[in-house]
Amino acid sequence: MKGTKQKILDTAERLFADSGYTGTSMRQIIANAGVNLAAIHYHFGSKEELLDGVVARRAGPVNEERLVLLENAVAAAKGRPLTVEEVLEALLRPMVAVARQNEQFVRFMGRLFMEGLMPHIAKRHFHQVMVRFIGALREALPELPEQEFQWRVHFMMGSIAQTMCGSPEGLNLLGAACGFEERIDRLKRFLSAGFRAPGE
Amino acid sequence: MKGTKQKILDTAERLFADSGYTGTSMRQIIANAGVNLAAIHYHFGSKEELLDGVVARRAGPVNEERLVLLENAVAAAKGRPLTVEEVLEALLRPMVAVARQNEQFVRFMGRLFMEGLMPHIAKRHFHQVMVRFIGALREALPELPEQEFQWRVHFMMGSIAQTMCGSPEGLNLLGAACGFEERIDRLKRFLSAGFRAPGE
DNA sequence: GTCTATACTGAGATAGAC
DNA sequence: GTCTATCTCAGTATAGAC
Repeated sequence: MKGTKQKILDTAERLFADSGYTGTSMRQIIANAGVNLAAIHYHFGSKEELLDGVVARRAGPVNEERLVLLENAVAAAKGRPLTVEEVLEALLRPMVAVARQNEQFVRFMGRLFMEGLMPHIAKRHFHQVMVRFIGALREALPELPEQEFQWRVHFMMGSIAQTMCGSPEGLNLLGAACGFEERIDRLKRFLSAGFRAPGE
Repeated sequence: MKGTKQKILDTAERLFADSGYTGTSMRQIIANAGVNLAAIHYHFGSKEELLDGVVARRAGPVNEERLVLLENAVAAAKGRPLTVEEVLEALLRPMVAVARQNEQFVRFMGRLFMEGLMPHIAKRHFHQVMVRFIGALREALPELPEQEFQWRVHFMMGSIAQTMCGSPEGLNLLGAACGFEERIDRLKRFLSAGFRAPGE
């Protein structure tokens, strides 16, 4: 039998994925999990820390996979600098596995970013990995002026979030649904070209 | 003397820009505007419709300017199809004027998108203009497969939102602050190259 | 240590007097 | 048109049972 904490995490993940963070109340979570309201505060402290717990459970494996792929690529390159495509591949591909296992969760992560709660959560769980990948991108683009590079990283973040959100919402008017793997391929082509554009 | 409705709109715009939509309570708004809580519901119906009103007041002029610039570019091209850069210029440049007049508001609009409330609001105020611009982009990229094109529009939306949010939040770790005009130039270079990347 | 019951504060919304 | 009073529901905090 699952413990209370597990039940809360699983239920919260499902409801957050369905209705977003702000769209899910703690009372909904406890009702679906069959636990008491205060149990959330006992185990997590607050709604935001519960979110943090949900993200942490998934972010760990994804980030590990990312770093493994990156190091593999570095090893395979035998001293040659990585290409932008190779770095992006290591960064984006692991999301496919998560999406296959729990597609809703990837959308949820995209939404998190969209809901403006990510700055806080993201720092805790993705900061280190992003520093590593931004460094790798920098090495792949040594000639790009620093400011230009940093803004392109910024642009990339926006595109990634938008891609994760996935289903054609917002201003994507035409409904270009496709599998997550294909989406990543498209995103890689788009971002690689953007990063390689002539600098200022 | 300003009417109640005006006072509410002005105050809400300022507070939303400072603290975001969810971060601003209606009670804060009425306290700063010096009006009664129920006045908001009388004039607007709900908090979300108040937001809609705030956006509407600014979106109109921006969208008009966008369309003017686009038609000017079409006229100047004398039958030649527009380039991607020309379309993006007409789409993005008008935001500079708004930013100069009220930079906070541009950030606010980016945040709106980020907070996931945009899908609803955006449809009402930007749908028509976006259809026009997506059509123009399509003509500039006739050889791109349709699915690929649609996803690139999607990616573009994410980058634009991220750019508007502006101040280096989220995963932009290094703090690449620069003026809005410069930002637009960088974004144009990035997006143009992304759109022109080889298709699938 | 874990969990339940319950109370507190502040949010958006609404009905009805004026 | 405006304002008071009130409603429901949110997240949070705490006291105490087991």
